[in-house]
Amino acid sequence: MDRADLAADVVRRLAHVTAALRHRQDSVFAELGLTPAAARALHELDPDRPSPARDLAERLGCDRSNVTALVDKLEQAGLVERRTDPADRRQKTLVVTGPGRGVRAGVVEVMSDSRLLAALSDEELRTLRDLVWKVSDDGCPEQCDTR
Amino acid sequence: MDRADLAADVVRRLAHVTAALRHRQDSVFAELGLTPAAARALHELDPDRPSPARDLAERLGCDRSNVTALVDKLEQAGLVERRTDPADRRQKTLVVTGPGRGVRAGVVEVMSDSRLLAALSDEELRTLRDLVWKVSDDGCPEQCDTR
DNA sequence: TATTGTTATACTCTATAACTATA
DNA sequence: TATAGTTATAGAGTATAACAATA
Repeated sequence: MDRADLAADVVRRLAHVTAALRHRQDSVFAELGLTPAAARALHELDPDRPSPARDLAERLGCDRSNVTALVDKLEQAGLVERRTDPADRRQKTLVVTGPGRGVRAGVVEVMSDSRLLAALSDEELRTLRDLVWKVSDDGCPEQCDTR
Repeated sequence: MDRADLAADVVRRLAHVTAALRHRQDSVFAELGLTPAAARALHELDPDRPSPARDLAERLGCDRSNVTALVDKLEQAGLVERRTDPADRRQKTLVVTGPGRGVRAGVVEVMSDSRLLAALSDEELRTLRDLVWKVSDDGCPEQCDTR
């Protein structure tokens, strides 16, 4: 098998593995009562450092206008609160509530969960980590996000 | 770094790399005048073995009703033709046209393209292939598709 | 009755543009 | 005048349910 075929194989398999990861994540999000996008928004909110909606849009790599709807859902579910910033009344600070912290913990867990990698030994896992890092350092410029 | 953190790191990076891959693919699809879903549909059509729409839905892992709209687009672009199967007049066979073959070749190329992997030596690439295979063999049951 | 493809409809995600209330 | 958040709107992708033609 020559290099091009080998690389094509890797690309296909990577897509396959990531689709499976995504699939599991989305079904857990659904169990938590969240759509995938809402779950990812909650994931980006640091419960210990409330931040304005503007920042969230930036971290999600999407337009501000979408954040409105996402936060609407999270707020209706009681997971997040909007508070007008007294220092600049244009801004609304997004605060993760008590229940929000709990749900967010579930989101964080599944997003870094790795049952999929169970087949690998510790050493294989380290090797994979190094290779994937090498690829993403080199081939992933600024514009990439993790959506 | 313990195993859980290591695995979480791998998961994050994998998502990152695949997002970058997807990003590049989608922009090439756009240059070819195709939406991502239409491009993936064309990718699934074997020019040498025309098949009914039913099969395409199955390969894409989506509902038949979506295939209608996807094939509408491909047909309007002159890349695919619908032909009623004389043997079973309920079925419509999807035939990739001459121009369709050319565009499909571009889709196939970018979907197995691997400039992203350029940073790896031949040996590293083989190692990565083996590890990714191991993961996908073990951790990806039937329900996964490559979307 | 069962199946193929289609239509109608709805929901999610995302983007652009225009609006408001602040600054 | 510029910025933060919102609203209105649109397009892509996907799903369910009902329908016509055919088997």
